[in-house]
Amino acid sequence: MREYDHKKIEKKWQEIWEKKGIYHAKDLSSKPKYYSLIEFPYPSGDGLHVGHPRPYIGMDVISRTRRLQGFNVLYPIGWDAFGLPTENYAIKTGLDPRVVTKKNSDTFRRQIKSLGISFDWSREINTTDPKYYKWTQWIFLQFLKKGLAYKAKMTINWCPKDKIGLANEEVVNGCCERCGTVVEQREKEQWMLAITKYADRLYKDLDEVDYLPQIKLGQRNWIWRSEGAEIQFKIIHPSPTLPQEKGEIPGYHTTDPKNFRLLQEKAVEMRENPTEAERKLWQELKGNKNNFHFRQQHIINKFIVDFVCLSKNLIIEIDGDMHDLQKEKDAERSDIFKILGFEVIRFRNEEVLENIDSVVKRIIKKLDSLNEAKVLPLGEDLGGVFDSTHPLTPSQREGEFDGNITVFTTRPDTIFGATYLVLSPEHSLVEKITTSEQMSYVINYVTKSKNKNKQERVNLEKEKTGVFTGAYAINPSNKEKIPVWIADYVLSTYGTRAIMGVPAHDERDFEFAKKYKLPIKQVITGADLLEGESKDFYEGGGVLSNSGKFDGMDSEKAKKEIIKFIGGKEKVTFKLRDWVFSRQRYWGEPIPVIHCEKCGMVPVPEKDLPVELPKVKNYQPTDSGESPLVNITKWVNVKCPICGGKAKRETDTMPNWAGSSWYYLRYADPKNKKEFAGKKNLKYWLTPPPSPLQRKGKSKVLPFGEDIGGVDWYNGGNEHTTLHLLYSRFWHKFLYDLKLVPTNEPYMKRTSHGMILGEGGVKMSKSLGNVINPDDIVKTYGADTLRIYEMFMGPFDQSVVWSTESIIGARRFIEKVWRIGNKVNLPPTPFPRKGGRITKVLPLGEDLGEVKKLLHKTIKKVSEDIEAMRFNTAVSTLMILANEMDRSEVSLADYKKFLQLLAPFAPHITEELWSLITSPQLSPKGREKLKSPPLGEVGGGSIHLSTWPKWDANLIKDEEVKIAVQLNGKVRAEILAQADATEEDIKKKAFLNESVAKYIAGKEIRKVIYIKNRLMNIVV
RNA sequence: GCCGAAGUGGCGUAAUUGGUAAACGCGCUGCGUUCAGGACGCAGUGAGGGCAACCUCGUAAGGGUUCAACUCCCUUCUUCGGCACCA
Repeated sequence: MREYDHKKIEKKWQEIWEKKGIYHAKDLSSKPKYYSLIEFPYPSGDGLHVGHPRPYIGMDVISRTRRLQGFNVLYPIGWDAFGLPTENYAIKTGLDPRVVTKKNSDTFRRQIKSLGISFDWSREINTTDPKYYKWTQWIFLQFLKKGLAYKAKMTINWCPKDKIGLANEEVVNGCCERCGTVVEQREKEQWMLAITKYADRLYKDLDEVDYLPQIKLGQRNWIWRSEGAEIQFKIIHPSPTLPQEKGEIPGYHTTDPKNFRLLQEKAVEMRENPTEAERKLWQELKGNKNNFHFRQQHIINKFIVDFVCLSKNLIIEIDGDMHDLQKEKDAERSDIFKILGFEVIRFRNEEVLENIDSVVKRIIKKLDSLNEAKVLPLGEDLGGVFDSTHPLTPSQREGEFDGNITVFTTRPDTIFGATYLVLSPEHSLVEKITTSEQMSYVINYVTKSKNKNKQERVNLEKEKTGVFTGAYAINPSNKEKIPVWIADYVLSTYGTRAIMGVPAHDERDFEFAKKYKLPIKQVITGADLLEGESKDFYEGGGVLSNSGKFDGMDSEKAKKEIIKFIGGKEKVTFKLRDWVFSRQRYWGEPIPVIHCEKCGMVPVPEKDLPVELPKVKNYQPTDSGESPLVNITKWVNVKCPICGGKAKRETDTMPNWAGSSWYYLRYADPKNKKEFAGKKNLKYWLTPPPSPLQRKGKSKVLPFGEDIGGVDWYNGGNEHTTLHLLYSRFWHKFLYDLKLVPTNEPYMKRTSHGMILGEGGVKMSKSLGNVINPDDIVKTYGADTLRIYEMFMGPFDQSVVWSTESIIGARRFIEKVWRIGNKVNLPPTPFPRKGGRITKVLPLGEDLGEVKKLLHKTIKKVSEDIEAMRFNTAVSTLMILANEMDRSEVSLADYKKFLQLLAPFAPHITEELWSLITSPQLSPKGREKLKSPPLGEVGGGSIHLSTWPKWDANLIKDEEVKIAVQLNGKVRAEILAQADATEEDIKKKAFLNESVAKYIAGKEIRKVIYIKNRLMNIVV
């Protein structure tokens, strides 16, 4: 009796497979191709835990099955190795991230290889390999060429702990996705990728692909496409009014004309009667004494400040008894100065009187540290304050002020019910339209809103707030005069940052209108409202009323008509924003751009790629938020590729989404030195081959660049279904437009797997100490057992809690398979089992029928289950068959088919048994002596290169079936009958049945329901 | 708040899509084999009642549709995901 020694068997076959390269995909083979893909792992320092391999095993089952079905399968792997954990580790230890990455991926590789996954290791890639990121940089240059990569000053989400800028999508509830620190806003020059240019296609083409519904939903939610209209509202009280007589007011004034006139007199008076301290300081500051020009008692907004240097926007204030009134409003005053871009230094009277030298020194020092400020021309002194922090792309800006405010709405049909307008506090026209009476309230409100963090602002529990601007607009539908408000419930990142308030038909507007007592006007009567039902606000469609000539029209139809009537513009708006593509970090792909003093920004010539990441001593990001690369002067200082003059390299690097946005393309041609991947290979691997298993029956070979297709099946984690997928779809479509890839979409089919959780149903993590290392499991139970268990433990797409206790079941199953092998392998004579029992021996041929039947049912069920990723029930079906084979006599041919069904799940033991039973000319002993036993069947090959068994439909049919007999829906008996027996036959049999007879005795039979081959229900 | 998925033995879960609820596995109980052990074998294992054949109840709770409901509909509760003022 041969013992099952998993260690020996698994090691042996892994070596043989590798040596023979049986899992290598063949480029341009005449066989139909199949491309199955998993998300390539990030090789972390913790090594693999048992959760990692679940998707690899799942797709391995798919890939192995496809090979047996005759496909040339590409199932590749690589390392997504740029990223923060490695960089943080480098910062902590001072080790080169390259060394750390190598070490980590070596561990991952060893661990993954020990599981017998059929990856094509000859195509292994690594995003941190210059040979790889050369092409990441190359693709970036194509974006740059087409104007889709650009630099913009942006308010970015800044994580003070990780010291990097975060993309919007990396901010979760106002906190950094990875470390949980509250995110700050900072203004920075950033590289951007114009993903918004592809928003519509990214949205619409989802119809073409086979993704799980929730994945499509995630994509759609992120892009958020709204069809609506842009409508202009005329403002009838634009402010400030320009002064009537030019020249009356000096050009350096810093308030609107109305305030200027009011305050001018007072300022003159104050200038004439300074305090002692003011007089003393003015002696030091006046007349460009320190190369800076100061003004005294100057009007700014609605305040008079003591001294101001307008070229540096610095205000000097001396606190004395003079300004009691203003002192009370200090907070408001400072806020307003801040928003206007002024810095304020305050001194006490005594300081000036007693130590004037130190006061002057401090002022000069401050002045030196400040940048030159632009003296604003008349009438524009308050404008544009918010523009620099504008998060929208230029095309989405509100435009120059021409007396109109543009709003975006999806409900133009409700415009007759618009009773006010609301601007977001960030709207660039806020100051232009605000009347001077309201100016200080508005600035106050805007300042407060800006100081709220995103979370506070989005907090829905809180009451909406707002402030009236003093201005009015004309509703273009009915020419009514409606007030214009500012409120931070209007988002600064969507639409035109201005909305029309329709309280009767929008819940948010309703809330706001109620609070500020704004009129509520019903213009739609709901068609789906029940008779007599009324709601304070109604958001559905219906019939228009109070809408002039549109009264009685259906709201859907009215939308277009009204847009025409009021001169609006149909418009599709997206939530999706352009992608912030720079990181001020070391461990990423350098952005291949050079800044020349003369020529400006110059792309690195393609022949100079890759721009290799230089080695540095210190990986710490700088506090100023610049990349550690800025300090590597040798690397930074280069000659301009155009003029040869002095130039500097870009020091920003790419985010870690970059390398993973196109890696699946590289697998098609991983060693190509001339292109990111050759067109022939891409076409072979990405477009559907003419094969029977093809989807949608599209078998025609289409010319390059016109194909549907992509990776056949891509499985990955739920956490990546939105962003990674969106980004790589964007890159792919861009490359498609350049005719560099043959298909419009990168992935034809996308599924996701559930996580394996540690004890207590929580994520496995080092800090919780609940990590299970697959090495230990493989050592004790074997890779096959681990694989079977991971497939068996629960539905593949659901999270499951790991239980080492339960693995034993999978191991027992594997051993049972082994035991049956021993039985089958020998001539049909009584064979002593371990434990002394004797296998039931049947005359050859007899009873084999039952096993055969079950086998064919199993072939069908397992084949179907694998396609639907129901691996758990596939395994349980195999267990049922094994139990039956263990009990009965089994023919060699049937056992072989069973092994083939099991092979995708347990590749080692099946290969071993396959090799043992299929070379009968060699005794087991003889085989063992061979260093490298012959692969597979006599004259054949490995079980993994054999042919997937087919089921015989005739054998699946049962000749005799059990039929349940119910009385009034309760099962009272079970009868055996010929399959396909008529209802009459069954009825006769049922009525003869003892217990049935008992129940129907003396009762009237009202109805008999018969479900063929299943049950009969007798109603009495 | 909105949307989605789910809730079944002590545990992981299954159920031909409206047709015998609990397959398969873990655990547990008994017996067997063994000097012993269990990663062995056999049998049992939803709850309650009965010596038994059998009977009653049972898929989060309640109600409904149906000859028949884990499955469909309504209400409520719980859990987990996603979105979260996107006009």
